[in-house]
Amino acid sequence: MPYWLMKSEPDEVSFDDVLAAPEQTVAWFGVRNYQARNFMRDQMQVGDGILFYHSSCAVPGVAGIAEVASGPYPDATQFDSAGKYFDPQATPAQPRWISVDVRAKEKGRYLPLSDMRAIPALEDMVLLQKGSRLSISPVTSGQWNTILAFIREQR
DNA sequence: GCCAACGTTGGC
DNA sequence: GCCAACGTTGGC
Repeated sequence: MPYWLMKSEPDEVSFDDVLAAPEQTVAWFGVRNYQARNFMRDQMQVGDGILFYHSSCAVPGVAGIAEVASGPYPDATQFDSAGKYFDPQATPAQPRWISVDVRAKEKGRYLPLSDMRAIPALEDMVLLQKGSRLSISPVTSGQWNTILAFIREQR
């Protein structure tokens, strides 16, 4: 499954933040859902494509293209007792949550969620299903190619 | 801020 | 193992 959509709240980590980071790479921290964690742990491969999605903001949508830049490793925030992602049941010997590194690749035209809903080729996207809240979801190659074409469209 | 939908927890 | 209650997500 080589393509993924990953949600980030831009107030926390925006696509521009990733572009501005060293090596245009950040750790994807804070996933606290087992299904999303399992995608990172069991299925992601270095080099997989990522649609970097902005959620919980004025205009949610795909903000850019990124790629998986590392294998899975323990999410450091689960051990930080002062942080909001602290998990008292996680220990370094038995971590519960994991991160992968994500590298920004390409920023094109912003593709709002409302536009995505109007594109027939995207109607089966996990993101667009009623009640879907998964922060990491698989994307088919057809969906990926459709979205890439929109992102690269000239205004 | 509202609220629908979903995931998790915990009593039984 | 069931399921009600609660907490969270996330668009609007």
